[in-house]
Amino acid sequence: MTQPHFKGFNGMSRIDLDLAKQSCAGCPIRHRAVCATCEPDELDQLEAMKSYGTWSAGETIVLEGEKLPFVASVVFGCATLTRSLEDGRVQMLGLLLPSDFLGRPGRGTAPYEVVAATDLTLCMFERDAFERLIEDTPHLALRLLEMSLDELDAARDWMLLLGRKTAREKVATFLAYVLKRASTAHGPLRADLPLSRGDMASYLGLTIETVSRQMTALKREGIIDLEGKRGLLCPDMAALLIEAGDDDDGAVIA
Amino acid sequence: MTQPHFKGFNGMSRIDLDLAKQSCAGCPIRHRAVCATCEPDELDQLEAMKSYGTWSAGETIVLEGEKLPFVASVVFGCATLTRSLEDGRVQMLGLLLPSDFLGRPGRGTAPYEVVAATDLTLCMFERDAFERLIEDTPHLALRLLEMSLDELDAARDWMLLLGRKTAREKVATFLAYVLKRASTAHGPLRADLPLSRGDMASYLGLTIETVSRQMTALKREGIIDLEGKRGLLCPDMAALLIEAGDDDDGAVIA
DNA sequence: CGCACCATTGACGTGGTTCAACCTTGGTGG
DNA sequence: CCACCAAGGTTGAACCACGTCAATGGTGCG
Repeated sequence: MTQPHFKGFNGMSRIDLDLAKQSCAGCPIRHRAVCATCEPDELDQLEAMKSYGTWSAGETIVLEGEKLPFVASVVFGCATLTRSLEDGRVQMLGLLLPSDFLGRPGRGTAPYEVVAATDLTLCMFERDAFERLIEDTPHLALRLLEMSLDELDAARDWMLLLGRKTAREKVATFLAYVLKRASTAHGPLRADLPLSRGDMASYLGLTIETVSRQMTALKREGIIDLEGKRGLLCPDMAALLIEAGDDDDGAVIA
Repeated sequence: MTQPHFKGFNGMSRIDLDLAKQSCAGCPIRHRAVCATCEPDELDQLEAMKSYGTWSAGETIVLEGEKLPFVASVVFGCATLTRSLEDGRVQMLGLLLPSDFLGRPGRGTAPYEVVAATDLTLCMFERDAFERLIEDTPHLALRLLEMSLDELDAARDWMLLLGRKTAREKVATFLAYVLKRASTAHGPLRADLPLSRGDMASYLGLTIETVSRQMTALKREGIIDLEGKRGLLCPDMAALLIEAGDDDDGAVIA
């Protein structure tokens, strides 16, 4: 995977990143990440602690059970969280997209593997320092609580999908989610898939073959259209949402 | 269900409850619940706010999408969190056992249905007051964060089960979990199942019939033994854990 | 060109669901 | 005291959605 770089989830290019490195003020995730509700003085403290790290698509950030000496916000790109059974079966547990938070205060090791799905930039904080900071910064602790609870809701939505949805519904749900996160206002409903077929299968609790077949079926029926391997078009979002099987509007998910 | 009352997860009887009503000091979940890390003065504030509520097995506490005007800790009993698709398919998202927390600050409506699986006692706090309290009580906010992150880990473990485990592994994993939560030190590995077959099926993403068949198979093979419908014995925990398919010791789950 | 990688497609097998009958248990009322 | 009933649980037989295995088709890169 050589730089599809998945711009679908945010409009920023690599060039803007250099700005972000200078100051939190210009950071693209300033108002959505863990720091969103920080006061200026609190932000100064975070700014003094932060450092940036980049990974290429496919690189592993931490292995399951390994030490993770930092916590971080995703600035650009997409990372996957996965957990495995001994015999090699793999389940993706979550996607980290820009503004999402990686790591948990109070625990030094990762309970899942974290891999960069696309080229990735993290805004990192050394764990111990961060833990000390949240003890004195109610804003930060409450923001982190809020984000954790959102993630919990997302994980639970995903449990419904994994436990009860059919293959077709699973694939449609994922595609609807991607389109939703990618669309700015009322664009033409186009997105780049952030994940390979294999990663999608891992996310949805399916095999690659089943994902591929369902994609083909949805395309054949005119519910979606595909441009190459990663391009996704949807002429009729309502139809896709019906296939996804949700009563609500697909808000669901991560 | 007329009072099996499921004592498996804690040794307390209904009589002790009256003690708990008097003072937090004698509360059976004092050191595990959201209040675990509170200082005496903080505890006083909580104590002034709290009230107890009880539900009988099978009663609904909130419907999906309805207002939940309080947050609460489970004192006795067991509640289930479920979410449904329009056509009636149901997935359980979590179990609430004594010391677990119900509700989230910052949101008035429940994203899932909450039902008392057994007779249930909650220690409740009016939502608005509780939200105000956590803003001023770092201990409480951090404890809630810690508990939320634990729940998130549990939800993610469950995703692995739902997405990748076989029916036999799912059932074995659940039984191992129940035995683990029930056992005090190194008892004879006996427990009462907190859930009916139907609830187990809902939890595991299976049908009642499949759960029943797997239980019968595990019993036939001597891995477990059953006393009536709810009694569970395990002569060889190691064997059960092998069937559960985890590499680790089954720490996993809620 | 040719290899490597990912995706697609087909043929086939199977684990789990579905549908239906039956059993067990506890409660109720004659 | 027992007949009856309702609810939960078990068991069996048939089906099918999805997994498995294997071959084929792009696409980009050395």
